[in-house]
Amino acid sequence: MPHDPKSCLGCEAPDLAFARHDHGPCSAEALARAEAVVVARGLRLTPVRRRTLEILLEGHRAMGAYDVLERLAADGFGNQPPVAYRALEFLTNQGLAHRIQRLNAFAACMHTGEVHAPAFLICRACNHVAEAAAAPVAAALAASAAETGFAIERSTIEALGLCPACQGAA
Amino acid sequence: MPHDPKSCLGCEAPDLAFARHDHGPCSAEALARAEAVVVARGLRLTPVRRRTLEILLEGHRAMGAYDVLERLAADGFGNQPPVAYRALEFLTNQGLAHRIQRLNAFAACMHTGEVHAPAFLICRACNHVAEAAAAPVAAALAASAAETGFAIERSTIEALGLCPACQGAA
DNA sequence: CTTGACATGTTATAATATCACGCTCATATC
DNA sequence: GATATGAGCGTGATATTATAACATGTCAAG
Repeated sequence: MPHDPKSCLGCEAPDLAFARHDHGPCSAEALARAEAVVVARGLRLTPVRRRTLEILLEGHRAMGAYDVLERLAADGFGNQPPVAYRALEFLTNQGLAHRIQRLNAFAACMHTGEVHAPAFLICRACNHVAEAAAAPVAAALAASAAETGFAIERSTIEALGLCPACQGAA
Repeated sequence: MPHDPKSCLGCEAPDLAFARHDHGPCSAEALARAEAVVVARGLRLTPVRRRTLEILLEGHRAMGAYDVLERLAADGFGNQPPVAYRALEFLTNQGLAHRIQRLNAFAACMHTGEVHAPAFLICRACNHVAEAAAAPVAAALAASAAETGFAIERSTIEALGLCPACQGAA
């Protein structure tokens, strides 16, 4: 697929998050890692699951379940919602994709294999999403929770604002 | 209304977040503050809006829009979704209530008037929600975002885990 | 070659959210 | 007082997101 720099999740480096770059390698690497991770866990990256991940990687942005479903259906897979939701659930459970609550959407994980607490930066102007490093954020949250005796298992950290490009435009 | 300690959002002090306490005063104060805030902005806390806030305060927990709607309808207000959604949107815009993305639900704000970046601690066992102080968390997030040049306007910080009571039960 | 576990497909429906229109009522203006 | 104005509300219709329930297919272990 053609690379749309505006829709790029920011493959690895934080400073590339919203910057123009060639993200072809990101997709290829992510797929290879996904395969490895899944197999290592004794699970299967079936055709639907693999294709779903590819679709998320190609778009390189957050996609709704029904958008994914449309693509899957076009590729000859089932065209009913559970097909997409099941594949997406599998991927998110395995940490190969993330759910963006604010958008009711899903995005391929750009740091598969590494332990990470993802934080998402969502541009309200161009609607694109970057996955930022959030270890310090998660730590601060854990500390805050500890004051109440609350034990965190998973955290959702999402920010809405303007990406560099859209700040310039405004 | 009777005070259900298990469903308490934790009115003010962090250490009361999941602890048994009398939250009657919380509701009364929150309503009074809401009135003041809204009037100060030249806006109106109309009957539906006021009642919506009361409902959120009474439940003292996250409620779905349709739960709120049911209550409103029972009180003689309209019984179509926009009635609830509009009131909830107003309240969230004014910072009088928050939306919990993970639950597709709404909760009255416990810190009306104070500037605050809310973080929500959601117990996956008893489903109750506490609003924790998140200033350090928001700061860490802002720092992380700054690396990419992203300008944060609003952030969503939510954690799923076990509250103290449910940790004991398990 | 049968069993059992998992994955997929399909039908149906639930849950959440928004659009569009018209009415009312308070206020501002003449 | 008459009348324009606009915010707020009620309603019907519909869009969007998500899950339940069950049938069918696949494949490896025994």
